[in-house]
Amino acid sequence: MAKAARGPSIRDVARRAGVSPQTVSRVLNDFAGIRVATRERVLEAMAELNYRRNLTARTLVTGRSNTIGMIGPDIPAIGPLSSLHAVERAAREAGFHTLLTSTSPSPDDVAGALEFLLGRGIDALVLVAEHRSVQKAVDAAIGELPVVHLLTGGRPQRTSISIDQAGGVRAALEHLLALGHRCIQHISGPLDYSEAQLRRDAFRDMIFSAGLEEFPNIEGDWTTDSGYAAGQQLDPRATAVFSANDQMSFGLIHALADQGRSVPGDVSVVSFDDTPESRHSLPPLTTVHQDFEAVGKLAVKVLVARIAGEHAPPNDLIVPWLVERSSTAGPRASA
Amino acid sequence: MAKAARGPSIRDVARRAGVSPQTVSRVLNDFAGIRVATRERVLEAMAELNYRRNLTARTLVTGRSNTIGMIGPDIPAIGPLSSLHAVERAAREAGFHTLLTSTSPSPDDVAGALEFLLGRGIDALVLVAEHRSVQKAVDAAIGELPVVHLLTGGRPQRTSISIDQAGGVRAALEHLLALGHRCIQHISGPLDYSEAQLRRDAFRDMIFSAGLEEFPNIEGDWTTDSGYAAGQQLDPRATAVFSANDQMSFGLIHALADQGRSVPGDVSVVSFDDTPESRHSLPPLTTVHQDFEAVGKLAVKVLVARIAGEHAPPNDLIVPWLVERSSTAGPRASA
DNA sequence: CTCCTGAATGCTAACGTAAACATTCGTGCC
DNA sequence: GGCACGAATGTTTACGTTAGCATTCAGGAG
Repeated sequence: MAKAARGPSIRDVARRAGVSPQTVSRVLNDFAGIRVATRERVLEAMAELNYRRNLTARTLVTGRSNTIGMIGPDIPAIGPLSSLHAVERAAREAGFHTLLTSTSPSPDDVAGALEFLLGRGIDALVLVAEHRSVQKAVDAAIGELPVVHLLTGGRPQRTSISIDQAGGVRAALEHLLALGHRCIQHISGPLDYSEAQLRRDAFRDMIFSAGLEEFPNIEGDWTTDSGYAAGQQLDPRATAVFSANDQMSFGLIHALADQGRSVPGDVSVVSFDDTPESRHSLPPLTTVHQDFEAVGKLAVKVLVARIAGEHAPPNDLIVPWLVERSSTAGPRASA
Repeated sequence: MAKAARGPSIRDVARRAGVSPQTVSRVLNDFAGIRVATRERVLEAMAELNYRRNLTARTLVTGRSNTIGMIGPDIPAIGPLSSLHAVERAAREAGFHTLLTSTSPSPDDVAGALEFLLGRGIDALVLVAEHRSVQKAVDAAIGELPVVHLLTGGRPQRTSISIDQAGGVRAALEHLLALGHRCIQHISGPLDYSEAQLRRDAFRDMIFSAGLEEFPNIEGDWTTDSGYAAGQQLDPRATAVFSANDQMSFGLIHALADQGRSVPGDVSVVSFDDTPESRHSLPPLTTVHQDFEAVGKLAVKVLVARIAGEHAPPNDLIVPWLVERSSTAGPRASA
C-alpha cells in the first residue's frame, strides 16, 4: 500500500505559530482583523512546515468545491476538445478548477461519469457536445446544480450557451446560393449528436425555402476518414457541399482530389468550425467560425453567477459568422 | 448564496434501513459478512433516498482519492490534447478519474495548478508536453507521489513514458536521405518545450553525422500560423523540410503553395504526429506516428502499479514509426 | 443450562477544515 | 480607577465517511 503520507495540517501550523487552528484558518481565508504580527507568524509557520491546505476537507465542510465538472465526448475531435479547453481556461481565470470526464454514449458510462462528478461535490456542470443519451441522464440526476449545455444550439428548458447553429448554417448556405449554386449536398455529423441534427435541420429548411432539390444526407462521424468516405458517395450532380465540420471537409476534399476533381473548381465546399487547420489547408476553407473561446468564457461567467445565487441570465446565443476563404466559387458553366 | 442542498448521507440511509451507519458503509464497500437480507434492505433504502456516496468525505478519511491529476499545456494543439484525452480514457478504464489543469508556463500558474492538484489529494500525477518551467516546479513540490512525464522523450531521473523522439527523427531523416536530399531545413517547436528541443537536437545529430550543411533552425510555436510564417523564411536552397509537428506542416505547405512551389514536387516535407488531419491533407503527409493512445494507456498502467506500491518499472520508451504518404519525393534535378 | 465461538452488527473516534459562538484583551471615556 | 466596547483570538461543533475496537447474537459443545 502507498503510505498515507499526510502532510502537516492546520493544527500543526497552529501549534508551531502558537495560535489556535481557527486563527490559521482565518489567515488562510484572508479574514480581516488579524494582527499583522500574528498573520506573519502563521505564514512563517506554514512556510517552514511546507503546509498545503487540504481542499478535500475544505470542500467537505463548506459544501463548495470551487470546481466545475465537465462531461465531454469520447472522441478526440478538435472541436469539442477546444471547447473543453476553453472552459478550463476560463474557469481557471475565474478562480475555479475543472474536473473532466469524457464518456462514451453508453448509458452506463454516462451514469458513472455523472456519479463521479456529483459525488465529488462539483458546484456546476458543463456539458460539451453531448450525445443525446447524456442529456437524458443529466436531466434525471441533476437537482439544483447549475448546468450549462455547450454548443448544442438550442435547449430552451435550461440555461445553455450555444452557438446559433441555424444562423451559422444560414450564413453558409446564403453564401453558396449567392454564388449561384443550386445542387447542394450535405454531409452531416452523427445525428445522435444535437449539433449534427440542428445543422442538418437548418440545412433542410434552407434548401426547402429556396425551392431547391434535396439530395440525400450523407451521415459522417465527424472524422476525416468519414469525410473521405462521404466524398466517394457524393452525388455527381452536386456542385457544392455543406459539410458539418472541418475535419470531414478535409477528408472530402482529399477524396475529390483522388477523383481528379478540384475544390472549388469542380465542387465548392463550405464547412463548420474554423479550426486552426482550416486556415492553412489547400484550399483554405470557407467555413463558419465557432468561437470556442468565447463560448467557454461565457459559460463560466453564467455558471459563476448562478453559483453565487444570482438569477440565471436567459439562454445566450453566440452568433457565428462565415469566414470566406478559397474553397468556394461559382458553379461550373457545365453544371 | 447557493443553498447547500446536501444530499442524504450514509446516516439517513442507515436510519431508514434500520441499521447502523457502519453497516451501510460496509455495504458500500462490498465487505464480506453482511447478511443478504440486511444488504438488500440497505440497498433499497439507498435507492429510495436516491443516495449518492460522498467522495470528498471518503477521500478525507482514507487519504486516497482514486484520482489522477493531469497538467497539460495552455495551447489548444491537437497533439497534447489527444494525449490528455487518452490518459483520461485509460484512467477511466482502470477505475480512476482525472483532474485536469492546464497551465501557462508562468511559474505562478504552474505553482497554482500544482497546489490545486496536490491539495485535492490526487494519487498520482501525469505531465503532458511540459514546459520546462513545469518540470522544475514539479520536482520541487512532489514528495512520494507517483509521477509520469509524458512524451518528453527522456528524463532518466524519474519514471517517464516517452515516445522515442530521437528514434522518430532518425526514421524521418533516413527517409529523406534515402530519397537523395542533401539540403534539409528544420522547423522546430518552441525550444522551451522538451519535445521541441529533443527533436531539434536529434535533427542536428543526424545532419552532422551525415556530413550535411546545417541550415539555421526556424523556431515555430506549434501552430499552423507559425508554420506558414516559417514557410516564408525558408532557405531557397532547401529541398526538404523536417517540421516538428503536423500543424506547422500544414501552414508550411500553404505558404509554399502561395509561393507557387509544390509539395513534394519542389520541396519535400516530413512531419511529426500523424494526426487524423495528416491522412487527408493535400498532399497527405509523410509523418512520424505518435501513438497517443498507447502512451496514455501505458502511463496509467505504470501509475496504477506504483499507487499499489509495486516497484516502478523502468522508464518505458515507445518507439514511433514513419508513415510514408505523399509529401515526400526525391529532390528535383535542378536542386 | 452455561459457556464458548465466530458471524453479524454497532459504537466511537478521527480525517482537516470552517462556522458559530465564546472569551480575552487593550483602550478610551467618564 | 472602573466600565464598556470593539478588536483579536480561542473553543466547540459539524461536515460524511471509514478504521478499529466493542458488542450482540445464535448455535453447538460440555
